[in-house]
Amino acid sequence: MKFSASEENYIKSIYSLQGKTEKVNTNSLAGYLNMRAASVTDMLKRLKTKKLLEYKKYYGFRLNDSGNKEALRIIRRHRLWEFFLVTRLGMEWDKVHIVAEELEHVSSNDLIKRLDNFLGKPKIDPHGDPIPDANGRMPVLKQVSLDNFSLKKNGIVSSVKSQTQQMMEMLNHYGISIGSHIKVLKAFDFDGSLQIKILKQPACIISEQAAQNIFVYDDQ
Amino acid sequence: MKFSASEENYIKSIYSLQGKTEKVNTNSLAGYLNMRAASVTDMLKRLKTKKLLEYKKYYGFRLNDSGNKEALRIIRRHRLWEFFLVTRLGMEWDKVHIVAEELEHVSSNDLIKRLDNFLGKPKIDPHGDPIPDANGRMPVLKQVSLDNFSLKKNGIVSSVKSQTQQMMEMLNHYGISIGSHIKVLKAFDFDGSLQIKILKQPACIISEQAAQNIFVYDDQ
DNA sequence: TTAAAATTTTAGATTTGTCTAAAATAATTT
DNA sequence: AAATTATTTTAGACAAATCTAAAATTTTAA
Repeated sequence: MKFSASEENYIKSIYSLQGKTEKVNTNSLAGYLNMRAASVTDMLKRLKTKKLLEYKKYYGFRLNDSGNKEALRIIRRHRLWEFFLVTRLGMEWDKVHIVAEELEHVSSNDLIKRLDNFLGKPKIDPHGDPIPDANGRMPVLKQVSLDNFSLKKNGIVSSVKSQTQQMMEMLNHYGISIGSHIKVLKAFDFDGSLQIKILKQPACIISEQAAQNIFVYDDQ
Repeated sequence: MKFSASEENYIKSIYSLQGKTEKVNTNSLAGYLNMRAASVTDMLKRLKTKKLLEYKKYYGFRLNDSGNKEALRIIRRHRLWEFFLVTRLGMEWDKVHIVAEELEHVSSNDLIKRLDNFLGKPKIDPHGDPIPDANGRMPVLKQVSLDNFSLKKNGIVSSVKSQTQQMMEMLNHYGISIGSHIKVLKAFDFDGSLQIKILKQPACIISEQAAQNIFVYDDQ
């Protein structure tokens, strides 16, 4: 089934407001979406008709199984585009959200499959959030800052916290970027600096401070 | 000024229907867009209000300068996305149009600037059509099939006509793709085969038949 | 436990973008 | 040049997605 951009925004928002068990209420969704409660009620009726929602008047609502599935498809598209915007177009991770909000509504399945492939099937987006796979499963990967990552383990860089010009310059110089295959060869206790190896790059040393800002997860 | 996807589709369609001087008429635009004449008239009024159109009731219409400028911005986005879909995601050139129709309405200027950069500022889209530059100028580049391209000249592959599996397999093998920097080193009169050089690839020989299906333009 | 406050829904309006059917205008034909 | 045909516009309707204001319902508090 196809949904309008507006319907998709509601679905996504309900998904992020509902926890494991709680119901969402009209006002909080209205607040989240910057809309009036009346508009939300209207849309709830539509989503209920489309069988995405459990909704009892006056008592709140939450997505049912197909609603959750649809939400995950949208989130997948959003996060894959964010990954693209940061890693390929060099946008800053705190500025990609608005653009990804538009791109996520482009609905071709083939496009998303190919984009995923092109990006190397990333598991984590540039904010450090997991990217649901094609079946809607959220990968559970624990990310740690590089200074806490085991020696000699193969890791993948998932996100980089500090956005300073200086940090970016250094990462660029060492060829470190989101998605990079990385390994810590040696840790120097004296100053906490690390000798690291990035695939297809010569080994190099980075400071403890830098390492604390680079997040990685296990490759497999 | 920002325009809705619908308005953008009308603008683009008028642009492609209007020649250098002719006026466009309601029915032909309605036919082109698969809509009814009445709907077209409605939109013409809106576009006139927004000062994109010269329009005299019952006597046809055409884009004015700002209308043309806007059309070129939309076409630029469309063609850049087509280039991306073919060269980066490996979609076939005859299948990218529908997806690009959606992507073209994503309106961030920064996005398009970065996409252009990322793609290497391509001048020609995968159908062989020129991509307007950031100022709305259409590059005028004559494209010739490789068998008609001068020896030792630096060229860029703009499009590939035959879409057979076999052709694609061969192009892939030789590392030839849209955007490739190419040079014809030698032409063998005996069978029309060519020795060519692709940047960062060893020289190789391709048949006359292959050369006839590869289109190139001068690199500067 | 009932009155007040908060929340949610309904009713009705608005905008955008489309439609059909009828009216207006232009073009063509006899 | 009048009649017929074709084209275009207008008038009025409809669906989607929003809004405001009022009514309905639930929650809170006196």
